[in-house]
Amino acid sequence: MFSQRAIEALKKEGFKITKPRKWIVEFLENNTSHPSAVEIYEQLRSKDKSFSFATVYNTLDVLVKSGIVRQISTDPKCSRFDPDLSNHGHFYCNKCGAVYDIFDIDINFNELKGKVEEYQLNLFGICEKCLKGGN
Amino acid sequence: MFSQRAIEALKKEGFKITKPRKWIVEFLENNTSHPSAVEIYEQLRSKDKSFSFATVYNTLDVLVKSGIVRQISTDPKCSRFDPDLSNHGHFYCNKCGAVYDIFDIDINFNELKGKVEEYQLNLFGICEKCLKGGN
DNA sequence: ATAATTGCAAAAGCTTTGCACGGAA
DNA sequence: TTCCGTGCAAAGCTTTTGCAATTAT
Repeated sequence: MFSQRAIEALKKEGFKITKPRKWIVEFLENNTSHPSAVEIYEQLRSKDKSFSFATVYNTLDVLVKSGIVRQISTDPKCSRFDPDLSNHGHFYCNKCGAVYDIFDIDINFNELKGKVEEYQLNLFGICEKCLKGGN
Repeated sequence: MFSQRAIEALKKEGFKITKPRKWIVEFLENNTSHPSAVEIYEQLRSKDKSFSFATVYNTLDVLVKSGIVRQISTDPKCSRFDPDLSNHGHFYCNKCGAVYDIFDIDINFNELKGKVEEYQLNLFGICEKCLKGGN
């Protein structure tokens, strides 16, 4: 479902509540695989053929600006999106390309130039599933 | 100059010592701005017009495989490359797009799924220069 | 009503690929 | 000499843009 948090965040920024915005938030909030724009596009296309890439990117931009989802730069091939705003990192599997959440992280950076608005921790390696020959 | 470390790393992997490899290593080792493929291409083009993008990307791939440079995913627009393999993070300025090194970082992650080969810490915000109205 | 948002198509930017020529070992 | 690497051009992907039609408020 479309969370109350998202509705209020959109309204607070003066954005309208539209079908693409509802659908994309809903899809992301029910998904822990950090979908890319292409994956979001394909999923929504399967529900409504009149869905465009421009809308996906416009919508994601609005959702990021509203603080509803976060854009992560873990995948070297494309941007991915995460509705979990809590302090956590991401593990990218160099073999299968999956992105996993990593909690229990503790970071201290002392040398601070400029104003930090956000930080991301990306781990790269081979995931459990691939190590076991699953993929 | 072309460091001894780089020559030995290339030879160890069975790669040949060629002009593009020398030039790109030299450029990166004398540069702390984390150049992108395009910036590397432009710099080398100014020395030799018969330089191609394919060579830049092939070369960077070889250099990463040889452990001479590191590919970083800090810039949302493109990959950047860093000859400093030490444990440090990067700050991306959302206004001017510059990438700065951040040392003195302390990271502890407890929950480890899979085999971690590398990690990257990316900070996003507004850099000192932009805060002061420099850019 | 009216201003924001969508959908389409085209384009822009980064990166990869295939293949003939040239150069390092 | 032999094979790896380069250079070129073309193509592939992700993402952006311009504009007319549509929709939320």
